[in-house]
Amino acid sequence: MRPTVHDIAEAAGVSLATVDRVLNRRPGVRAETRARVEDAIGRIGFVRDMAAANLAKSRIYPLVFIIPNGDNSFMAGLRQEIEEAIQRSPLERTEIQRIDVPAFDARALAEALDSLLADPPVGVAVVAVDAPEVHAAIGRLREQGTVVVTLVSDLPGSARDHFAGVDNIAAGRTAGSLMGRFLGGRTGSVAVIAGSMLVGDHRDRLTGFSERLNEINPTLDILPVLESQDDPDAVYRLISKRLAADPEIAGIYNLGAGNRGLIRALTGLRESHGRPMVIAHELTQHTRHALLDDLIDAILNQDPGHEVRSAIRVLKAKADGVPVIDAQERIRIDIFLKDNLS
Amino acid sequence: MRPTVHDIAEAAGVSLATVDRVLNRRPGVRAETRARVEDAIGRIGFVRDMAAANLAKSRIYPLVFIIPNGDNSFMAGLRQEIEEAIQRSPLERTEIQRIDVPAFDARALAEALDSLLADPPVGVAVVAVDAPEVHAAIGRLREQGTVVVTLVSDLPGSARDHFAGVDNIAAGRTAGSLMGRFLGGRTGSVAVIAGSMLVGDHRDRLTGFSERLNEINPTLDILPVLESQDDPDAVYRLISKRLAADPEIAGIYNLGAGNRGLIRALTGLRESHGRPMVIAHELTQHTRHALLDDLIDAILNQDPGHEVRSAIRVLKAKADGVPVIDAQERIRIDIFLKDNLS
DNA sequence: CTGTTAGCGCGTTCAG
DNA sequence: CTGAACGCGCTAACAG
Repeated sequence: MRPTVHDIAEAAGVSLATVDRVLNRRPGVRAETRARVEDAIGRIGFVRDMAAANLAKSRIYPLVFIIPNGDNSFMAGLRQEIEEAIQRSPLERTEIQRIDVPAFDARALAEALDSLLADPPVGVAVVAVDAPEVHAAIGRLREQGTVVVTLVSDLPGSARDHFAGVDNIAAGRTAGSLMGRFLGGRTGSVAVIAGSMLVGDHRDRLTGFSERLNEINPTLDILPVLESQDDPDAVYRLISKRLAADPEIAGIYNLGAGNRGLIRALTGLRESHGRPMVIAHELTQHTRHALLDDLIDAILNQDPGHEVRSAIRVLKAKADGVPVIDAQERIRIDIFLKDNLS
Repeated sequence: MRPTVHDIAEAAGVSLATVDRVLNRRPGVRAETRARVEDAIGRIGFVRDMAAANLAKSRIYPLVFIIPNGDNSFMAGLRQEIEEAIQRSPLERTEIQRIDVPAFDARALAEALDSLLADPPVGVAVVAVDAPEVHAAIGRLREQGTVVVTLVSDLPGSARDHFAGVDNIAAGRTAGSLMGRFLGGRTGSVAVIAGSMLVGDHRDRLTGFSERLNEINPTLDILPVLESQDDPDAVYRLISKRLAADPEIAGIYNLGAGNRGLIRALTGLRESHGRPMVIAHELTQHTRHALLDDLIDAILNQDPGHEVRSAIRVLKAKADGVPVIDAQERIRIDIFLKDNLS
């Protein structure tokens, strides 16, 4: 049997209450007594049973997820995963609230964060927008003890405790690598379409993509990036126009959302000449079908289920000051071909 | 607050002990009383707090991992992950024993499984070898209540409760897909090397690879498969010989272990002519370096850490009869290029 | 067949 | 500043 609070009490010659005060860093213990207890804890290798502690406290972890309310499939998937976590809440001692805010709106996001200050939850997971007011709002939450995890979109340099998402420069490089290799020695031009160059993720992906594609095949001509605001219809319009202007286009990389528009544009194309090499992000029902139908060649993915579960584990662990298993919380850049659709 | 056993007792007009007997399907309750209690449970939507139950029972889950003692890097990694799980045991209420058996030895494996019958653990995770005696031994364990999970290598049709590993046909197809696309329209021959065609995993990978490569580029000539017994030296010899016989070889697929030998053979080659396209399995320190050094083009991987943690979660859940999160327990076929090395 | 009671490991009053 | 006693949700003797 592993040591319990009783063993500590005995070893240190104090009562259970004193041990508890030391364990929970509460006042009311003489420095000398505290030292004796801490020594005993270290000596007998005590690790507190969090399950028992939570039972005694009837503790539940109030958590909040703040995500953009856009209707693209990826965010819908993320929302779905949060809902499933809410279903599991009773068994995991969590109480999860989901707050939807307008997409790409730093002001609204900062306000949502500040609204939590009145009754601060234990932890907050937030799809960040890179702006000073968001930085500041996160700082305020942290200052009064709330754990903050950025989700999908990071805010480097802010006070957040952890990021549950992928390295988007690496994701871009991976896309560039696949594009370069799939195109072999071919020459021609490659179209790139993003949601908005104002978003850090998208900038990072473009950077990585351009760098890597240039390394592999410098003769390929990367066209100026198109911006869709992640709107499927805009993607459709922009890509169709591009294709009409240059029917010999060798590759298309959609580093943002709105893949439905891309797929629509490609479907029209199929009948006529051969289609370009196509790489996009996020495995959804649409992109899954497009892979199977040979309309898209590769999908880079971040698993939203993993991201949500990881965020919850990390928020709870940081709140309790216990370590996490790093490897388990690393969100991978998944590459899907039609052959390894999980 | 969610309902507790007390609420059930009150609602059904019985005592706590009776509720407990019903919950744990123990005898000593009249059918009529049992029905009343079960009705109450359903009516008030009771879900038992496993943490509290385990606390009361002082329950620990005795688990056993049986793995082959080969010294290839993948198995070493798996072993490492098991050791780390053993470190975490006290916090997870598990007590994990690791048993190493000779690789590819069905007799030894069956004996190891049978040795557990004397004092059966709650759950067993085993890297299976496809043989009738292993089937039978697993059946015996299951019959007296032990949960069995196959790990890495499955045993379809056996009594195992769950498989923690990847679909190796899909893995082979993925390798074929990458090889075909990376080689573009090139012609030539592709060498394939396996550990042993007696192992189900390796047969599956070969099947998938051949099928898919043929679909994509039927002009490529897939050479007869070489067998290395997963021994790096054998891999080195066989591949070197193949390369000497045909210096114009277009691609190499190692679907087994022993990548160190492959890498050595490729290193020698580098100085002379360009090297073939190379795809192999399992991300280890060696293959990681080879990717970074541009000696290998792609690595297909199954995450041993994920497999071990998943096996433990599933064993505990099945032992308690509680559901698992399917998506969380699905082991993905990871594709690694030098760009997305996690 | 059913109920009473103590206790798992820990946290929290409330006295001393 | 310290300790005794009770309770969290559940299980397990032991009575009846």
